[in-house]
Amino acid sequence: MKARKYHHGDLKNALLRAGIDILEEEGLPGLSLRAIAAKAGVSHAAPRNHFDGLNGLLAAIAAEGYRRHKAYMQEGITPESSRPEQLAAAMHGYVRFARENPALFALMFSPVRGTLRDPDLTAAARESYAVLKGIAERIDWDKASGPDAALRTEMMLWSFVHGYAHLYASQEAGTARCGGIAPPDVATVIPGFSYID
Amino acid sequence: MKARKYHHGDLKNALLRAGIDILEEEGLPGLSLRAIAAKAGVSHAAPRNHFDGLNGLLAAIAAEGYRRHKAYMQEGITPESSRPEQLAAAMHGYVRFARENPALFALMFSPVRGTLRDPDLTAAARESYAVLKGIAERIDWDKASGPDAALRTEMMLWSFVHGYAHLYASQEAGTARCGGIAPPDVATVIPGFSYID
DNA sequence: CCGAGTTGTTTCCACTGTCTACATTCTGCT
DNA sequence: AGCAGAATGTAGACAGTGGAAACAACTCGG
Repeated sequence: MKARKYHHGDLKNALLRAGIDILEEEGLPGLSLRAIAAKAGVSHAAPRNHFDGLNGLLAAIAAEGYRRHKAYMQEGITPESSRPEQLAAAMHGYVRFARENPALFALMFSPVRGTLRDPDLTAAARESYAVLKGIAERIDWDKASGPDAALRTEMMLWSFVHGYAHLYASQEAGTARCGGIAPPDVATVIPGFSYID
Repeated sequence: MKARKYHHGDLKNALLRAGIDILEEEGLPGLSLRAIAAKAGVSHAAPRNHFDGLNGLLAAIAAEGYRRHKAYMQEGITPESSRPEQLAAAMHGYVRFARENPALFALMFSPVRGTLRDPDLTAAARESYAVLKGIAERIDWDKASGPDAALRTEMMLWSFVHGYAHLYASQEAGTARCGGIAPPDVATVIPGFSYID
C-alpha cells in the first residue's frame, strides 16, 4: 500500500465497495457514477477502464449482491441439518438479506436503468437460485405430482419467499399495502411441505 | 376539442396517458418528464402545474396502474362465482396484468427514483390489495390457525402471487434465474387451500 | 371591464453519463 | 537497460435530465 500512486492498484474492487457503501447510505437514487468515482478518490471517467459504463458497474454490484444473498441463505446450514432445517434456514436467510440490505435487494430485483445484462451477474443469480432449487428437489409437496413436479415446487418456493421478502423488505410500502399490519414471521406462513428423505 | 388553445384544457389526463404510452413503448428508462411533456405537446415545465415534479407524475401513473391492476383481478369474477373460481380468477388476473404491462408493473412495485409518496397512490394500492384480501378471508388453510390466521393466509397468498408474477413478468430475467425453463401456469402451482363456504 | 388567479413558456442552473484527447505509469521484448 | 505499446487515470466538452424563477397568455368573478 504505497502512499499515493497514479494507478490505484485495485480500483475495480474499490469502486465496487464504494458503490455498495453509497447504496447502503443513500439508497438507489444516490448511486451515480460520479459519486462512486469520487468516493473511490478517482476521476469520474476512470470507471470506464474497468466497467462498461454505469450499467456495467451496477451489474457488477448486483452480482456481488447475489453472492452475499447466497451466503445469507447458506448461513446456518450444516451437513447435519435436516431438510426442514435447511429449508427454514434458506428462507429466513432470504428474507433477512432483503431486510438488512434493502437497497441492494432492490437493485438486484428491479429493472433499474434498463436491463442489466452481464454474464457474471446471471451466473451469480443462478447460483443463488440454485440454493433453493437444491432444497426444493427433495421436497414432496402434496399438490405437486407429474413430470414437472420438482419444477413446480421450486417455482412455488421461490415465488413465495421472494414475494414475501419483497413485501417485508420495504417495510413502509409493505405495511401501507397490507393495511398497516406488520407481516408475520416467514416460518409461520410457510406452506406445509413434507420431505422425501 | 378546439383547434389550438393556449390552455390545454385537460392536460393532467393527457400527461397521464402520454406517460403510460411511453412506458409501454420504451419502458421505464424512456419515461422522462421532458419526453412526457413533449408527447402531450407542451413545454417541459408545464407538468409542474398539475403534479409535484417527476415523482408526483410517476406516482399518479402508478396509481392508475393499481386501478387497472384491480380491474384485471376482478375481471371474470361474477356474483355467482364460487370461491375457488374467484381465487383462480384473481391470481390469473394478477399474473396476466404483470405479463401484459411489464413496465407499469415494474413502476408500481419498484423503488424507482426514490420512494413515491402520494395519498392517491397508497389508496389505489390498498384497494387492489383488498381484492386478494377479501378472497383470503374465506379461505381455510391447513397450517393457518390461531388469532392471526387470516392475516397469515392473506400474506401467504399475496407473497406467492406477487413473487410468481414478478418471476413471470420479466421473462428473460426470470427464465435466466430459473435455468431457462419457462415457469408453469400459476394455477398448477397454487397451494392447496380449502374453503370455508 | 378589470384585476387576480390559473396555466403554459422561456430561460437558466446544477447535475448526470458518455465521449475524445491527453498524461502518466506499467509491462514485456530486444 | 531501454524503449515501444498497452493499461490506467485525467481533463474537458457535450447532450441530456429535473428543477426553479421570471414572464406571458388565458380565464373568471367582482
